[in-house]
Amino acid sequence: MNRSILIGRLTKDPELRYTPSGVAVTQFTLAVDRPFTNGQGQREADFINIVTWRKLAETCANYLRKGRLTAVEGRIQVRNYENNEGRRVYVTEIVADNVRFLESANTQRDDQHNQDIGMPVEPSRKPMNQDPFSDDSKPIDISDDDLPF
Amino acid sequence: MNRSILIGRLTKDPELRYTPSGVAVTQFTLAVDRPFTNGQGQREADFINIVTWRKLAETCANYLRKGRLTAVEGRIQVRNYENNEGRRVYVTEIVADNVRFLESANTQRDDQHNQDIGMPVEPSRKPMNQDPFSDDSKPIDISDDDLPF
Amino acid sequence: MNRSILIGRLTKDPELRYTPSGVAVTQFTLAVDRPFTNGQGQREADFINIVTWRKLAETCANYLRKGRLTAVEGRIQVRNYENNEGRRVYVTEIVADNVRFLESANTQRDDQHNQDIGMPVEPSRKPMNQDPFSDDSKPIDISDDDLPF
Amino acid sequence: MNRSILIGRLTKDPELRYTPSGVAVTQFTLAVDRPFTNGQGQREADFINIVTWRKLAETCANYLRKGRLTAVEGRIQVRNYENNEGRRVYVTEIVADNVRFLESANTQRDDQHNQDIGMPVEPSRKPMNQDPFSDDSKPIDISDDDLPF
DNA sequence: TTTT
DNA sequence: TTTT
Repeated sequence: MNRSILIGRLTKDPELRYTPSGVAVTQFTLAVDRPFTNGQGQREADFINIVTWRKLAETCANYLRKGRLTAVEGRIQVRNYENNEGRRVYVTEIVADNVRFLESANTQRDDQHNQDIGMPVEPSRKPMNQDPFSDDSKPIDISDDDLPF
Repeated sequence: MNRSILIGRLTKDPELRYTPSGVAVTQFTLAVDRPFTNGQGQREADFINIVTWRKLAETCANYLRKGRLTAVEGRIQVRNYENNEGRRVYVTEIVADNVRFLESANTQRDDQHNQDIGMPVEPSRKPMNQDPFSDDSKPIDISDDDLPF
Repeated sequence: MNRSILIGRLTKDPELRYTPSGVAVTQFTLAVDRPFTNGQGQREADFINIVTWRKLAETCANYLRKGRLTAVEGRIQVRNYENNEGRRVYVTEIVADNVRFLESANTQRDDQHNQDIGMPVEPSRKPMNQDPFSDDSKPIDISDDDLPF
Repeated sequence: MNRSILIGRLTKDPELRYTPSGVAVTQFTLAVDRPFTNGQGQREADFINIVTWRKLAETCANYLRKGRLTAVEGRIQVRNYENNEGRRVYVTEIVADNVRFLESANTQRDDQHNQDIGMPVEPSRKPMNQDPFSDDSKPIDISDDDLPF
């Protein structure tokens, strides 16, 4: 048994990529408010990485945007890999199998803003790194072994 | 909303420590079987870090042991800190507020074995590192700021 | 372990009542969409009863209204009582300890409409029946034995 | 979103039936301990109905027995039907899609006992009533409309 | 109608 | 007795 349910807001637009064999993967991070305030009376958040696969990946890439309130359901996964300095890095993420969009496009300032400044509202597409959440932009495609099913 | 429920087995005996102000903290890792087998037909596991505080921490330290099947309920937390090389390290863990022992002591081979070889069944107690899950054994006590409530 | 998480819409305004000893109780029903369509291609819903107590009860009564999208977390409870015909009736409900309002007042047509036609947006208050979800309006106050903690 | 996770013990052996079109359905009830004691210092339980379908139904019927500690994951469903007196009856149940057996056969007194007295450990099979949890033994097979997917 |  |  391994089940997590989160409600939070996307910290960026989602990123859609494809494995070498053509399977869609979308990743994003949710900012999930903590249920209490810290010593300085401020509410902090946990930044939790989400991965979705296949059809759900494409739906997420099409409908989710930075700032949107979103509910996510899935299992916790802990991957590890060796980074470019030979160190083992651990990545924890939620492999989601159910995502609910709690804010539709027309209630969103962000998309409004994107339209205003003429930016495309398409999801960004770039090659996938070994660590899908890192930004060290060494474009190594993940293998299909990362597929959860 | 931030809720996770896991069932798995402890990878080691739990570790009970105390913050400078005397609050009990217990940490352990659960091996949670994945719901599918990998390319080689083997079932892998996710190793998920658990933290408990106060009275629950003491109960866990008293009753849980390596290998025990255990159910855990809590919230996902992502902490980060700078390690001794000046790098930012991210730690994901479950802050549990509900733990259910699914195997009592007398159904456990491990404790049996421990008694057989005269090992104490006491929880280990050692000073807490900055990263409670690292093993780099630089004994820096965590601050009370890490308290979840 | 007994944990449920639901996202749905209130079928009516919530109802706030008080036990004889003065503890606040709020009840409402969530319409939760099923994840599939039925034989006629329509999406049905499950109508799930929710109870909250004390401070959370008052917050729910103050902020929730009919139609609002709401996330609820709690435990399933099955009560039973004898009805006025001497039959045992079973009531299943979620005793919530965490409620998240996913739509604030100013995104809601209903409250807008209520203000427009001069309706008060106060929660309704009426005496509590033996079965809090029945409408047979025999005003028997529940006992404090129903308190979940 | 509609997710529930429960840990409890079967109140009886599970019952395996088949819809007219031959789909397997297994039902059982879990006694789930409440997290607190009542006024008389006793711990009560909620008795929660579980339904499983298809392959999972057959696995449950094969491996679960009265008294076994079991974890169940699924969605809450509220069905209603008219009983033989023309009254509308509401049934709440968990439609499980994941079941974990927390006690295997050889740790169980019951099966031991069953073997000792020569009882078969086969699941009981009887025709399914309109209300699968009632015992009013009017053998009306449920329709395939009750299939969750 | 309930389990340990 | 049900919501969008």
